[in-house]
Amino acid sequence: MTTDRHDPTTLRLPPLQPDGEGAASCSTDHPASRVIREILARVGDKWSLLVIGLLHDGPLRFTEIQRRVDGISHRMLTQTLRSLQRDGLVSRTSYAEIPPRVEYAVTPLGRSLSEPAIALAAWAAGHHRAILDAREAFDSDER
Amino acid sequence: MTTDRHDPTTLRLPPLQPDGEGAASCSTDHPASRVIREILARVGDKWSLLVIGLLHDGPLRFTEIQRRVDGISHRMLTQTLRSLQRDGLVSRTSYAEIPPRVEYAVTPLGRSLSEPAIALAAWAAGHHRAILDAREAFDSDER
DNA sequence: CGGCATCCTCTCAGATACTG
DNA sequence: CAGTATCTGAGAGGATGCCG
Repeated sequence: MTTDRHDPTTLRLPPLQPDGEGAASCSTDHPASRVIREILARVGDKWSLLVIGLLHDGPLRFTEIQRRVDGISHRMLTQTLRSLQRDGLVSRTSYAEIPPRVEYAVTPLGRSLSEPAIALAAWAAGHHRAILDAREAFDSDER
Repeated sequence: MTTDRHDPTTLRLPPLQPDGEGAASCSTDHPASRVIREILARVGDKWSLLVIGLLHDGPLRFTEIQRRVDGISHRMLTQTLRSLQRDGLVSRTSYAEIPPRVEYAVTPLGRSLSEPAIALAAWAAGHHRAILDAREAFDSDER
């Protein structure tokens, strides 16, 4: 059963299409679209920004992050940290002690991401009410 | 099997948890986290920002949007436009002609979203290379 | 032309258990 | 304590067809 799939369950860091693909065939109007999509796919997932925001105050250990984010599963935190590390947004430092200790911290690159992210968060905070209102209006209008 | 599902296929505009739920049970450290998550869930999907960016230049018809975004399915465009309209980010105007014509445009609210979105896109464009490099280094380091 | 419904597939993400 | 692997259900999203 499902014998021919390669291995969909392994920690899978998606390839994120190489760069110079068939730019002639598809793509929206401007190439910026693709970059937006890429960054959104990286950062717009459920936890990445939260973890980065959390680490903004200083390095934390794995379990500490898990406790603070509360709601994130062990598995998802592992994946999130891995992909963040891979993209150079956080750094990982493991100490060969017993018990083992691993600390995560934001890199300068990750810190630079905080700024536009915070801008977006600010927009969210500022217009959250407006969105809820619009939604309410829309719903009562449709029914 | 799969006989008792209620109706997962219908156009589904997810409820987006009401507001004041059990804030005591879950939530990360600061409440800002929830708002970030919410806005990311709205805007961080595959197409919303692209559509908004596209409409930034002026109103467009349904089919025209579909042609420009190229890659989006009929179904997804319908859903995306609907939820954007619901959140007050785009407006919909239908003309009772034959054949029917429907135009979509960004609202002021939607336009205000463009700014932080563009900031994020700028970050993406500026650090895209750094991310790719970090990723490459990570991958060759791991193997 | 534009919107809605159905089917189907593939990915995401939680629970769980095992290893170092 | 940190990380990996497996199973599983839920959901996103594409293809298609019908209706206004």
